[in-house]
This record gives sequence, structure tokens and C-alpha cells, in this order.
Amino acid sequence: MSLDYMIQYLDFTYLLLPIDIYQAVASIGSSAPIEACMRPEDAAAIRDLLLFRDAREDTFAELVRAGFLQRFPPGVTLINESEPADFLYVVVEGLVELFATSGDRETTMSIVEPVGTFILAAVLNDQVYLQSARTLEKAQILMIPAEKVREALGTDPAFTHAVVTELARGYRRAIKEVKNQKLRTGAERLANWLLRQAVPSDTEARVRLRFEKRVLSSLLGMTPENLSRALSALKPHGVVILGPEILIQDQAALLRFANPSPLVDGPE
Amino acid sequence: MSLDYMIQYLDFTYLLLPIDIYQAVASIGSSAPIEACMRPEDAAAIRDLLLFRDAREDTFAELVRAGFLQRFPPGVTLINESEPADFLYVVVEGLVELFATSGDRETTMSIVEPVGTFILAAVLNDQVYLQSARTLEKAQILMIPAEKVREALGTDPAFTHAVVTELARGYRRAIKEVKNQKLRTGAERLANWLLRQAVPSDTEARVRLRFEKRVLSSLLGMTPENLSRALSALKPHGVVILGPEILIQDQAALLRFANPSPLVDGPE
DNA sequence: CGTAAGATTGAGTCCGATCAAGGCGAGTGG
DNA sequence: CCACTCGCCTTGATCGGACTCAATCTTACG
Repeated sequence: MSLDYMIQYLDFTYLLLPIDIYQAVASIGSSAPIEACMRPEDAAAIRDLLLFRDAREDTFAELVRAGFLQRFPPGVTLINESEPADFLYVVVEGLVELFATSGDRETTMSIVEPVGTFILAAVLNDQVYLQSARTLEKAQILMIPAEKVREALGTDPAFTHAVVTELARGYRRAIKEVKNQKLRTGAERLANWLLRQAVPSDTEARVRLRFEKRVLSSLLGMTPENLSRALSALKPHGVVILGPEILIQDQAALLRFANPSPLVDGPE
Repeated sequence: MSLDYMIQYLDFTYLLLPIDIYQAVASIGSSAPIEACMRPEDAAAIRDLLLFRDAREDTFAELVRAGFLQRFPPGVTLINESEPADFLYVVVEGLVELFATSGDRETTMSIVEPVGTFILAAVLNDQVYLQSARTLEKAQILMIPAEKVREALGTDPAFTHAVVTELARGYRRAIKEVKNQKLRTGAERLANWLLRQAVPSDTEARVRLRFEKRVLSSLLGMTPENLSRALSALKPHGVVILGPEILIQDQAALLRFANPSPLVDGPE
């Protein structure tokens, strides 16, 4: 058992003991300044987030100072829906899956990449989380106490304005997702997702999956089996599957099939 | 042809001539003070909206003063998706359907009752509408210029805070709708919708549809035919259909089938 | 090299959509 | 007052898409 694995295991145990989490995390947070744990470029990336970019220097400093920077191994559940929103989360490194359940069914709601935040709405209204979150790979997460975020809201107008903008963005993204689900078939959702992921290129685009296909299938609202079939169905439309790598050889053909719209797939 | 109908018809023509709308509406707005056109209880209801309740008196007055109060006949398209967001809308009376399209498909996104607002997010970020809106019945609508809303955002902290809360609410409602769509079957969505509409009662609840069933079917993400079948499928679970009136005779049974959750069906 | 987990493929079933026909009700005109 | 008509709702039959179950293949990793 390697030391690396030991560390991961220890982190993991913190999460299995909810009562002890806060002390454990807090002690880590207080013993080592956030800035010391973070690579400078990561700190700069957080500062450059739309949510923080226009905030006053002292607002930002206070939020980060009060936050806990923590590393997690893959597969760790960070939050559970129906729990009160204690922290605003910032993904500094790695991948986080937001998912939701109802009865015994579960679906992936979104994938958060660095540098992105999640569950801002629950934090602001001091409500329970509507979604759960788990790490998909080794991740570095900044957790900012909800109380601090709400405080900053009252003291820094520029930050408040950024929160409004970010909330409105999230709102609109969610509306688009409803449209995506209600107006499209599975194969169309997949085609549009691929086009959105693809690095723009004149000739051909390549999409490299950073997570399992079963996660993608759930994100798109279908079963893993169906995703396989949907991918096959896209072959006649210029798509080539090479394991976790997907080539879009004929972008025009895929666009014709996908029929994307900025009112559904738009970046914001 | 009655005078009443004439007036409706004239209103309608304004909407068919987009270039002339603004002048027409503006002239109405300036010739008659809003307060004169509105019943006092309606004005009070608007003031009592979560969005306006905590706003300063002068902020509210300015927003309403700059707004246009307009009556519309049923079936009038108020806004079209992809158009720039020029107004924040408040439904004072009647019913408004928000819907969205993609290609030749269309789906109902939500129904707005008095007193409610719609498309706040687009207004705040100065973006295009993601949804279209049409009246389902004779309606009275207050249209507040987007510019005024954004101005108020910078001058009235209490209003800003209300906007944050309202946005977060809308965001969470949209997330819930995604969960509703991805995690439930059509019949389950129907059952939960009925329970949500039903006036709480110890014995039996009654739901009276205020709009066509085809609209409801679209709202729930199914075809009209399927809604009929889904309603029939709920009969063994204590539901009786009497045309546009639906009785829930056995609430316990329907609850057992619907399996509602505050994280999907909650009021906020 | 062996195991385990994920991905794919096939077969059967279910849910929902489409197409087509008939019933009901409101509004219209004779 | 009554037939007519036009939507809307319903019902049935058929079709297609998506899910389930099961088996096989691939891959990652010990």
C-alpha cells in the first residue's frame, strides 16, 4: 500500500465520519494557509472566476481565508441532497459530478470542471442542497462557509452584482437543460453534447472523455446500453468511436443531424 | 361586434405590428396612470410580491411608473424566444404560458398565474429570451422596461437582495424540473402535479383545470393522447376524472403511487 | 496472467409517439 | 329550437424508441 494511497484513504475516512469532518478540515485549514496549499496559478484562476473577478480585494481575501482547501480521492461523496447548505464549493482541480436521486433512481445533473463553483443557489437562500456531489477523479476543492458568502453579499456591491449574474447564468443553463430533455431524442442530445465538447477545428474535431461512459449516459438522460447504440447511430453522421476517444470527421454532417441552437446549447 | 371585443382586437393588432408597439403602449401608459388602470388590490398584490416587498418605496414607484399596464385577449404571443429582453413581465390577471421550441417541436415550460413574474434572468443579464410567452386567457400584464430593473439593481440594496433570492428560487425550480423530467415517468409526473395543485383537504381534493389538457400534457412532457391514458392509469390510485375537474378521492393511495419529494415538488 | 469492472451487443418488453377514428361540447346559423 | 361545425378530448391500433436482462468483449490493474 503506497503512501499516496494512504493519504487518499485518510481523506476518505474524514468523509465517512461526518461528525469529525469539520474539526479535521478546519485543523488542516488553520495549520496551513490556503495560499501555501494552492499553486499560484490555481489561486489566480479562482480570482478570475466571474463570481470573484469584480469583488473587492478584501472580500475575496476574507472568503478564501475562511475557506478550506481540501484534496479528495475519486469517488468521494462531498455533499448529499437534502442536507443544509453549509459551504459554497469551488473545484480547483479534478472533476466533480453533481447528481440527484428520487426513490431508487439516480441521474447525473452536471459535471463541474476546474475552475467552477457549484450549489450557489442553495447557499444564498440558506436552503438544503437539491443535488449531491461526488468526485470523479482526484480533486482539490475549496469550501467556503455559506455564512461568509451571505455576509459578503451585504458588504460588497460588486460581488453582489457578480452573484446576480452568475445566478442568472445558472438559471438559464437549467432552463436550457429542460429544453434539451423535453425537445430532443437521446441521439440528438448526444450529438449536441459532442459538438459542444469538441475543440473547434477546421478539419476534424476530437472529444476525449474524461469520465466513464456510464456517467455520460446518465448526464444525457439515458442508459449506458443506449449510449452505446446512440454512438453507433451517429456513425453515418461522421462520428468515429475509438474507445474513450471520439472523432468527429464530418462536422457538417453531425451539425445537420444535431440541429444545435444557441437557445439550448449556448455557452451561457 | 361588441365594444369589448373591439378593444381586445385593437390590442391584438398592436402586437402584430411590432414596430408600432412601443409607441402605442407608451401612449396608453402615459395617458393613464398605472394606478388608475389597476384595481387597488392588484396593485397591493404586486407590491407584496417577494421581488418587490422589501424594495424601497421610491424604487417600486419608479418601476411601476415606467411600466406599461396592458390587457391582452387569449392566445396572444407576448414575447418570442431569441428576441432581446426588453421588459420584465408581471402577470396581474389571467394566465400566461411560457413555452419553448426547437426545430418544429414545442413544449410548455411553465404556467404563470397572478401575481407572478417571468423572464427575470434574461432581463438581468441583458440577454435574449430563452422562452416564448403567450396568454392562455384574457390577461392583464405589467411590463417593466428591463433598463429600469437593472438601474434599480444598483441603487436599492434591499431590491437587489430580493432579486438574488428570486433568482435563486427560479434556479432551484428549474433544477427540480430537470429532476422531474429525468427521474420520473409521465404518469408519476402527472400524479405529483395533481397533488401539488390540489387544495389540501382532509377528505378529498379537487383540481380544476384552468387551461386545456393539451397544455397540461405539454407541460408534463407528453402528448395529449398520453395524458388521457395516464389519467386513466391513475384511476386505480384514487383519481376520478370529470371532464376538466379531477377528484382525488384517495389521497393516501395517490401519494403512494406518486412518491413525492420536497426536493422535486417542493414549493420553492 | 487472472480478475473485475466497464463497454458493447442482442433479444424481449414496456412506455410513449404517431396515425386514425369517433365522441363530446361550445358556439354558430338557419 | 335544432342541426351543423369545429375544436378538443378520448380511444384504439400500430410503430418506434428506450429500458431490462443477459451474454460477450475489452480494458485496467493487481
